[in-house]
Amino acid sequence: MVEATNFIEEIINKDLADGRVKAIQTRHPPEPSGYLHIGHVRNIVLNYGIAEKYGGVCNLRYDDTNPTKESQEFVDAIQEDVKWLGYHWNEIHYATDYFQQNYEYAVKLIKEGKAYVCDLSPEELSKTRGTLTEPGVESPYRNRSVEENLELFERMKSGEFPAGARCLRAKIDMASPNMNMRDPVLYRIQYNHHQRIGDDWKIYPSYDFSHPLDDALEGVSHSICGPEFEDHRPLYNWVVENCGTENKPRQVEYANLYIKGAILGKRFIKKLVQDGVVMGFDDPRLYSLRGLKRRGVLPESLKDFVIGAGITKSNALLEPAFLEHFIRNTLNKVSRRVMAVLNPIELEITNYPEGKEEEVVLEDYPQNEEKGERKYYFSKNLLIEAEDFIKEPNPKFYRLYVGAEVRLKGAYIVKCTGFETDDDGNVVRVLCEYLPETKSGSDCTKKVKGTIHWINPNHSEKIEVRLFENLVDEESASEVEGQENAVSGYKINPNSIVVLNNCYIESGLNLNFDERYQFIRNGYFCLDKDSSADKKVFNRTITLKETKKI
RNA sequence: AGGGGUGUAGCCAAGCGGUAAGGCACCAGACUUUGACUCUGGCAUGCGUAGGUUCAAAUCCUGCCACCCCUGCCA
Repeated sequence: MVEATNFIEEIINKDLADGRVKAIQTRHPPEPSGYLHIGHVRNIVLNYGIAEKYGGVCNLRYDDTNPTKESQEFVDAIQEDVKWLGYHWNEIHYATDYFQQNYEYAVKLIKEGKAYVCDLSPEELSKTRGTLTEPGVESPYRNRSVEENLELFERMKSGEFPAGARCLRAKIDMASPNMNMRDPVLYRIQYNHHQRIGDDWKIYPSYDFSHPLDDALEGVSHSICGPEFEDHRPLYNWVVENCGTENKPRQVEYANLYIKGAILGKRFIKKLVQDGVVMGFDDPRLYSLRGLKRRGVLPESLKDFVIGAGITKSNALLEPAFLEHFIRNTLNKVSRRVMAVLNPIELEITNYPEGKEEEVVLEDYPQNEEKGERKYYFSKNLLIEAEDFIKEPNPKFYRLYVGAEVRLKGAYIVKCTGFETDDDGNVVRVLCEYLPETKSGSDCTKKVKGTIHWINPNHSEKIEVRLFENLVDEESASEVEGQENAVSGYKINPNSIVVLNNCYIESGLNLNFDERYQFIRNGYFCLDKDSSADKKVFNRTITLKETKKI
């Protein structure tokens, strides 16, 4: 017996205990109509994860029954993204694989008088469906003979009627309080070219007909889906029962997970891309999986995030800080520590010999057992971060001001003795004296509150750094400062990308795309795809957690 | 004659008749060659609300309220 960690697993355990099912099988059923985003991760983790946990399999099955919204581009992208997340499907199927079988079951329903061809137009059908509080009225075509239905359905299939002229409906109950049971459409006429099956079929099954059937045919034991399908479960069961499939899958619904301010939903992301508001589906400001990946987020964080949020039936609106926690948590363990200055000012060690260079040792991965180390070079003239110095002394500020002592990471403790400004009063150079007995690694016992990073300009490489803010939707925009431009129905922060191009990183690091870097005190970064041999571009994933920052 | 689902702290979330786990955030402190990480302590007399049953209720019952989903030939 597998220990259940959420209500879905409890249901599964019960089904196993009751002998209702012998083995667990799930399916991941995306419609190839867009790129995957963080909102899809919960469904992916659940379907692949549960199959794995119970020693079953999970198939990837594209719900490709609507060619007007789908394309091969999305089919390919979804597979890449699932792989990136680290999941493996057992087999790949397409809803279109089952079209022949779907059709045969439809004929069976017709023969049993459980489905009929309806000649009502979409508008008429909508009118006769009734409302939330009033029952619908039965179609005048509801009681056609089996022979006539069979003939008409056959003619629909062979393309004799224009799209929308007729449809196949289940004969259930026009007075049902559940709208889905008011003689739902099982098949519609559809002439659009399909990315996979071309123009072979003129009739397309609806989701409500094909999904339960495909689940049953494939051997799915538990069909895990979103909350919007809860009302469809009676219909799902109706199809399974009346088609009489041997396997009787059970649909289980969980609730959605949202992030405060996040723009989710395939069609919204698509619009931002189409309108040119963002660079593409992999824009780092998006919550698309590719955007997150380009931003430097690791898939492990995303899985931890959805598991950490829990699996429930109540919709969750999570704070971005909750996601960020898991991103940091993963990155902290694997990121290589390097020194870099994003907004440099000079630091002169006044009592250090001109021209001298001294080797220091820095750790690459302080969190790892194999820490790794590299050499770097200390000298008289260095670069430090502008924000590591303030003009006015402040006992709560642990870094540099005149009179303060800090450690230069991996090197010496220095004492600040003065500073120089330009004509506008901006600090351009900080003056310090180093304390020769305090070299890192020596048995120096002197302790200081602050440690800052530094760069030796003679051993540095110039880089470009991009700082990203997530895009937020209009509703949340009022809570975010600087929301000015209304584009695509969203208010976009004009500072959603800040490009810094006077940044310096240690040279000789052998940078690569797979590695994550922690720029000490500046957060986590990764190399962007725009990088070239002579121009290294870094994207900031997320900042370090800095409480009580002065 | 509407139906279905959900309400536990600022945000998530355990709990399934025996006296409110945990995580995020936040606050205080320790440690620190990253103000990171790590560690310690704090953080709901209260479980949408009003009644009822019970020795005992977040858990059971009844009424009410709020929010989400459903009137595509989308999924």
